[in-house]
Amino acid sequence: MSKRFDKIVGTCYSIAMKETRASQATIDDVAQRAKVSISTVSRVLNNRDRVHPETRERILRAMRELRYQPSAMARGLANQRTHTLGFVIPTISDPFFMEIVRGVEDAASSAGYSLLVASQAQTTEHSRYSQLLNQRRVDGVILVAIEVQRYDIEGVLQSGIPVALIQQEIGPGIPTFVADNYGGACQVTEHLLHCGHRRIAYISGSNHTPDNGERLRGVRDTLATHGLRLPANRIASGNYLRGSGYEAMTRLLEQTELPDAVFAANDQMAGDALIALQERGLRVPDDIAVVGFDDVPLASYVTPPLTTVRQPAYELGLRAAEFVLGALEQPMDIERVVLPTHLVVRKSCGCSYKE
Amino acid sequence: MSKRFDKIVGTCYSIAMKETRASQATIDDVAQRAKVSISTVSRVLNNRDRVHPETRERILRAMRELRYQPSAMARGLANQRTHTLGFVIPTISDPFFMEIVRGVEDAASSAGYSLLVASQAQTTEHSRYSQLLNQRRVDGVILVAIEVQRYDIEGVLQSGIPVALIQQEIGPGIPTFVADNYGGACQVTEHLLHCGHRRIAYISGSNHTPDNGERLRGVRDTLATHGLRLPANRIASGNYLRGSGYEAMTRLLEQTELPDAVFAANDQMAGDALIALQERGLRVPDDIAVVGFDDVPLASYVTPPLTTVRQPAYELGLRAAEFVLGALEQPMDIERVVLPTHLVVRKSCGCSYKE
DNA sequence: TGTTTTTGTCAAAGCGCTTTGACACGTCTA
DNA sequence: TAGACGTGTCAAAGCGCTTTGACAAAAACA
Repeated sequence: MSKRFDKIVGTCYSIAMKETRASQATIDDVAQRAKVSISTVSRVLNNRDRVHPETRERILRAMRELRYQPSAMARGLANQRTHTLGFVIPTISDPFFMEIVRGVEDAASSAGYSLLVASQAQTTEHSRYSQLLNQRRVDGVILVAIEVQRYDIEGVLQSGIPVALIQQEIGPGIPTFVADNYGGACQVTEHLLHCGHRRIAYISGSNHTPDNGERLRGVRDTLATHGLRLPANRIASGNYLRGSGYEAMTRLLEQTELPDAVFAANDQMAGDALIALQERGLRVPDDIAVVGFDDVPLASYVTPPLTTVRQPAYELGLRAAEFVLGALEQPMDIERVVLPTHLVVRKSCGCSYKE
Repeated sequence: MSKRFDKIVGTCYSIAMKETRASQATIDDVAQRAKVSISTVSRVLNNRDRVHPETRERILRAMRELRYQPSAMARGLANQRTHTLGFVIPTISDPFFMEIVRGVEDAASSAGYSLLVASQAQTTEHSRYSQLLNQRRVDGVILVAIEVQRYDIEGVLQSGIPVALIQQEIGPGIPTFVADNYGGACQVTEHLLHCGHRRIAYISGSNHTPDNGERLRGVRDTLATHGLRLPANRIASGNYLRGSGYEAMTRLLEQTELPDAVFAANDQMAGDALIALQERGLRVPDDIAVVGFDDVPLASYVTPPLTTVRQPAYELGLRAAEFVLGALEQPMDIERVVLPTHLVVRKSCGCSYKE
């Protein structure tokens, strides 16, 4: 009919079409061919109840012959399950997020779920994720580093739709999966101090994100335990994105007293910093050491290779997705999972260790 | 009932719930509240036909008050449209593919479509994409660098479901969106020759991919026009993935006669090659020049920054998605779009140009 | 042998929406 | 003023599936 049919009119395929479209077989076709009612077909489809072995065999054969595949929508409508998970990220082109997606996808697809990916950038008025939920396009949703209203999420939670937050915290009562940002920052700062650096500067990520806050706190606390401070003029703000580390580094270099080490809140910005330093003829790590956070592929390709903190991105995604999938089956206690990060020592810190 | 209700039993939220769950309003609720029939509600929902302005206002108000959002599945079932596009890639963690996703997402979401992402890795028996199609989860599908059977695709095409291939060709009659791999390879090879290099080696991508074939052909042809050859021992095979360039470069360095320039089929492998060279104390570009392909972010962060060929990845995704979306509305002629690539000269080629 | 239980099947209702044909109005034409 | 339209609305059928209550037929019991 309509659209589809229009396409065919006027071409010589009209006849061939009818056969080709066999793939559109419905449960009724199967039932008819197997000479049973559709309820019986449905029963074998779902392995429910008892069906006479012979009947089952007949039905399965009919399905095969018709290449029958049940319509996901019809099924979804009937049992209110889409078998799809929503995945929302601020921007899709960040290698760190990509690792998370991989984890989520693995978990989802091995449970027979599909992934609906939305990058928040495209948001109009309503937030994208609540749209996905309200239109019942997804059974559950995973939000990565997305700023959400506590109120919204609580509403969603109470409606019984599972949600998980990754790399974003808005307090207790909400399932959260984060890396140990604080611990990682402490480790790497400690390491810098151990290498003999004293004037440590920090290139921050987006100011309002909790992970940036945690990392900053880690630096501060660690310096404090060594009787050192992180003065305001040794903090330059970036936004995690490409290029922002360059500007931040430039600003730090305008200070009268240069830092002897720079901790960038992610590898991307550390890479930028490296470029800024190189342009000014400063050697890393001899003149100034640089360390990052995340351990994305880039980190090991720059010169010198970056000492950084590895985040278990893949596992973060996997765990969050598994939680959501589990919560779909049965009520689960709210979780707050903090996965450990760990220091990856390469060349940019200027220490002599081989790990 | 069932699952959802179970979750609530035993908590003190039971009562609050009833109200909170208001978000589950259906079209009937709206109709009742606005004191009209559901068909009228449907009519304003779809801006169809004429509805008395007053009635429309009343209905819109009811929708707002109930926070009504139509169920995507019910809608889909009724008009056989999911408003979802399938996007299939071999692996999700490749920065080049990410750019393509961005393009696809932009096109899809600005047309009100969602994106179902599947990485082929998770495939079981049936190919993932045909599953998406057969279960009618998606209205159309975009396949990136996926090996597909010509027969399959033709079947799909005839059924009227739009498909587009990106960076993969299986002959005419199938909508295809590719970058000018051949042209790019010619350009960069020409450039290397221009820089004075003569013994050019090639680190190949996955052998069976058409893009690798095109690039190789570009190198060969260009060398030929200059009376040069690409002997078999100057081709080292990689697979585009991380690390494979390192091994390939290592093999090239085992030759008695070293190349004076290496063209890696993508930036990732070029980056690997850089590391291999550096480890052996060879200077780039002085001892050996290195160039890549793609122009992913990595390219500008390595030392020296890579001369490479930029692929219009974002646009590839955008165009392919727009084609599919267009074909959804009205029959479209099969397209084969080749987008131009262009040379990005940086430091690794050893020329003195500033672009 | 008659009665209960189990097994296999079916018809029908429902999931939340779209679409269509019918119909009751009011308005215009002859 | 009767008939022809145009407008706004509704009831009902249908999209492809799941689920349930009913019901024969076969198997088990007494």
